[in-house]
Amino acid sequence: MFALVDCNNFYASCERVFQPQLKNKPIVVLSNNDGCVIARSNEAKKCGIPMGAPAFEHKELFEKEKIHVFSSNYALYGDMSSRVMDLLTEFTPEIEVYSIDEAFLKFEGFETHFNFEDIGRKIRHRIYKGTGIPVSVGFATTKSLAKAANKVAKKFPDKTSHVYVMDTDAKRIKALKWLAVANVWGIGHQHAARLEKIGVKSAYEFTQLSDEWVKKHMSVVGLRLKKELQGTECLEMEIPASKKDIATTRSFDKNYTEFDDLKERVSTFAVTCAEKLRKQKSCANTLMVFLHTNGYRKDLPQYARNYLLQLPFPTNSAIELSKQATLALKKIFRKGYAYKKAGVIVMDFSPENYDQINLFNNINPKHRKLMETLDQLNEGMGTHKIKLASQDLERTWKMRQEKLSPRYSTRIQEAIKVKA
DNA sequence: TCTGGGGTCCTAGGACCC
DNA sequence: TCTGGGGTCCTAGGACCC
Repeated sequence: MFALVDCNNFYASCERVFQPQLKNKPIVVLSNNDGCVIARSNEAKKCGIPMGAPAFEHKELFEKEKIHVFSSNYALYGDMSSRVMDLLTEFTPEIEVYSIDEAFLKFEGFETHFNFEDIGRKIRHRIYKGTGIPVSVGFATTKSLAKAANKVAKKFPDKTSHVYVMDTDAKRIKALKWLAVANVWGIGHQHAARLEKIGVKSAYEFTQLSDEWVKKHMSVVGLRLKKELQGTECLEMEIPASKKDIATTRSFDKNYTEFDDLKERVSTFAVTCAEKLRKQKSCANTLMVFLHTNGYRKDLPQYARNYLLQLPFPTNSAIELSKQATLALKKIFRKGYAYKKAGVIVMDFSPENYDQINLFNNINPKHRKLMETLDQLNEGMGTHKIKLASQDLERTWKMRQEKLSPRYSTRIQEAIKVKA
């Protein structure tokens, strides 16, 4: 049996934990730069705020409905997430953290001895008591079905109390007939549109298509999904692997036109990539820089380029990556455009302590010590106290975060105060 | 005025090999 | 007019996820 445990409206719930007076009040959480709505409490959903809605278009609705608006606070959500995941390991050693707010659990050999309804209720209770976050739990015999079961648990709280066990074929079929094909895990916009065109509306109807059709139009990924929905296990629990790509990209709060401004941004992104690389003890062999103008501004000239370069040797040095990223930026920067977004992506990793034989170039051994020291200092002092000269010109760049909540759970100065 | 960020997997087609 | 067969590796692009 697989369980999918999913935190309800996770970011909104995290904010509510520390402001319990917001219980039953509508809450939304915005993306970086306070751009779009990326999380909504149930009450906010009822007010008709769509997922991904640009904040500026809904300002009036926010006011009218007295919606509590938050900038995203990833320090808080990340910490709350690891608390939730820690508690989940009490129920089974087999856990796959699938995203910041979801995990698969596997229960093997328990089938005849355990009452999964009961386990589900215990999980909910434990997580709520331990973190204040409400979760929904779906049980089924494959991961894809567990995802579907979770949707049932979430959609019918009155009937399920947020726990649904899909343990018979009758329940499976009933759930799949209810589940719209567009809401199936693994079916996105494109496939949903194609399926609806041929008259397939429910997940159940999808499972009735021929293997050949599914394979032809949706590749083996679609075929695996079909089997999974029929109850044949095709997707295993995954062990966390090191990342294969690492990206640091941002939209800017305003348009940038000058090379030096872009250079400062790109250099900083490279430094962050280097830090992420060191955290997983990898070195990158390839680096890409991209930049583009604001695609929504049809009135302005548009420009978008990326530049991919092979690094002279595998590295996770902030100095080297910053230097190479600046070189790449020089190749694609054109004057006369208003840039809105840029990013650095590093790829093609090798292990940190694997010294490739390279006759002419290799990492400057001084960088290694320097990076270690940098990591230690930044860890002790809070992020990014120590920077490269190329990062700070005259100005410090800021994200727009007008509604940021405190980092209650990770900064002692920002912890919640309880009156005696 | 304002519209997020960071990942994974699969396939088709081209280049190249013997 | 006709011009083999069977591989591998790489890349770009498309699809998906949260």
